[in-house]
Amino acid sequence: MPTPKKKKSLRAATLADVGLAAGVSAMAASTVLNGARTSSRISDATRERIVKAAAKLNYRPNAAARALANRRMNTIGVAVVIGEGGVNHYFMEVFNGIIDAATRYEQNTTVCALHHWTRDTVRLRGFCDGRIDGLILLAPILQPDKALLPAHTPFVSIHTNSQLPNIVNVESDEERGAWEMVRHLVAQGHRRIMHITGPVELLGPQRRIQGYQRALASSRIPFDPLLLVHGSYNAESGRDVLRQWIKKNAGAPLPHAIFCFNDHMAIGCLEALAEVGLRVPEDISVAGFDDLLASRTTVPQLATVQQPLFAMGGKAVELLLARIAQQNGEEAIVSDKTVIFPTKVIPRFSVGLRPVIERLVPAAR
Amino acid sequence: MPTPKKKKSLRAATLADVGLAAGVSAMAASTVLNGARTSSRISDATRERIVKAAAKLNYRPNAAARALANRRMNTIGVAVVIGEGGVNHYFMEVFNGIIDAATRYEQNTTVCALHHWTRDTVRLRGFCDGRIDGLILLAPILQPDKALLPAHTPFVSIHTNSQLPNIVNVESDEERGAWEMVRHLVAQGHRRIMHITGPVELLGPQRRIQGYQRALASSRIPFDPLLLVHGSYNAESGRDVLRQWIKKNAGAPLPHAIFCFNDHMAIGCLEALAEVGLRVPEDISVAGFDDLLASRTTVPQLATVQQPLFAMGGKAVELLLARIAQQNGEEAIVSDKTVIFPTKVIPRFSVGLRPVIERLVPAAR
DNA sequence: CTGAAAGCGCTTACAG
DNA sequence: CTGAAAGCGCTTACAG
Repeated sequence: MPTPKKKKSLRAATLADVGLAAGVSAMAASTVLNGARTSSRISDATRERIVKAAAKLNYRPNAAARALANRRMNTIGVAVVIGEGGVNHYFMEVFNGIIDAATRYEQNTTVCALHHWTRDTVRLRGFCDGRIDGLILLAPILQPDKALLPAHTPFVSIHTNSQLPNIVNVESDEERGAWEMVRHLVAQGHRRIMHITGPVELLGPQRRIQGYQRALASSRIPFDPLLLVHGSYNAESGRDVLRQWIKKNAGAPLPHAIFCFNDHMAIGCLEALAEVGLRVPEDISVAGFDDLLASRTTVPQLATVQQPLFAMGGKAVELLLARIAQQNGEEAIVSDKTVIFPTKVIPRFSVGLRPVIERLVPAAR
Repeated sequence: MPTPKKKKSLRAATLADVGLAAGVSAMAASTVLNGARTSSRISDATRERIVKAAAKLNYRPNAAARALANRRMNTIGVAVVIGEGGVNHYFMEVFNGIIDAATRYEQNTTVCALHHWTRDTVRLRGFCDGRIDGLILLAPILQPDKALLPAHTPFVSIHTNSQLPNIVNVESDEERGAWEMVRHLVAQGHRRIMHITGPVELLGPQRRIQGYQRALASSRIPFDPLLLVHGSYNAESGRDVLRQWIKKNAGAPLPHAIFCFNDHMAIGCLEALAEVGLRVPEDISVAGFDDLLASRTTVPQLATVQQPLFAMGGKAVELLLARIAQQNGEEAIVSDKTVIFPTKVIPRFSVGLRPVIERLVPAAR
């Protein structure tokens, strides 16, 4: 059983404690230590006494009390859907950018992990209870009719799936990225270019398909529906979808190149191609999208389209802080518009020149 | 300029508002809505009136006020060192486990990003100001003499680098993992086994070296210092270190297998080997450690030693919550010991049988 | 069993 | 310029 004295020492020092030790009021201590009411002047001697007392008592302001008085937590939430045991590298890169920027602005970052956007709204709203000042929604599925968040909760989205009015969204120019990659493939001589797409109900896949088709058109290559293959989003899907396509099309002319919805699917394609003895890029070229770390760890390394995910996370923080400031009545330059980051083709060895000799789709082994 | 009325609507409803609307005291509302003092009984009619009023006003308890009254934030911090632009997959997998468990226990997770363990102590201590109830330190470098955290801040470490007394650490059996992997390589016929190690001032590399050497000894393979190569921890290091070794040892007998400190370095080795035309696993086998997602996305997939990072993150949360409960005077079963998780060899195609024909280290191209 | 009051640790508007 | 007081929104010990 702890003695009363011991118990006392378990309590962190408060402003009152510091004031007592320095022979001043808690308010004076607040003025000096937490920078409240900077205009007022406390004599240097007193100030020093207060600072010393605080140091000795190891004083640090209580965040909860401050938040309650200030109506400000200095914490931003990041809402994200996490799959089963789901490591998501896309999330990680954006998240790093968010943490980096938040730290720079002296904001905390806290994660609001969801399993499903529309099913977990209650949970999400539960976060908007004063513990965060605003929210970054990562790749949310927003619905026009119903709000995801309580009114008056400032938020910014990244890669939203719905073009709702009056929301600030950070995204990248996916259509152009896809366009440039396909143009890059064409420049290497490829003409029979397959596109394996992702979930077509989402905006991202749609835009990448558009870029793909626009590039074909501008290269005067007719669009061949047989070369637009539907998958989901992960490596297994890329592998399985290509496997099936190969099985079904044995003997047909082999595509010169495959452009995938993302890096994971492209990696799955590498596997499926290796299985039937096709060499990348000697027999066929492969390209992805996202420029995740994984794209640099394949052999050969994967050509891809880079989105500046780190920078996008940082930008979202800045936009959100402006929105929060605006809501608090502070002057702030607030954007109401979507911010679009450029994408960039990263050439790597998985894309080579078009083979001199045309090949046929091999029979599955 | 907003009218007073409009301004009012910006304020979230409080218990007092709910009480007013339902014709009861704020306290009664607290009892019903936030479950305080469950023993007391409020008539069903009143209860229903309160619940309805709360729903209508969209009431949700203010987290800061609650934290202040309860001395409890229901938030755990995760302190981690983040490199420059640093995507760290190891962190991500542990972090997922932490979020998952924290969510299950209705705790928030907030990230305390540092750049350097010993240099950023002020920053780290700044987090211990009531905004978190306790801290998980991820791979910290603790020093015996000086405490990293303020006294009375409960914490748990994962993969700490220092065997300090009286701290709870979650780790995996790295020595045995390395031992088993080398035994696995020996079982495939390999005898000339290179080990590329990480920063040897850290505990992890030391333990993996020990496991490597113990396995050699138990297989009656003499330890060859030339085959213990020093690197740092990332893919570039693995690639560069092996490149140099190859250049320096052209014409010498090629190792049968390379066992790397971690997956990233092994991936770098795949790259260096591909550069000089060596095939994996036909010419040489390669193994990593960690079983990150990246190990499954290489071609060929990387044999590795799995640490249950997701589970380890979850365990850390449970241990930390017990410590917090204990500090609050609640009864709790609190461990003071290190928790060691088992490791497991994951065989994949990057490890094959020892080549029938011995090869020499090729000249660099 | 119930309500009024005090308190969590801070900040800010308000008298002296 | 300074201090005492009120308030942020909740909870809990304390009288009725």
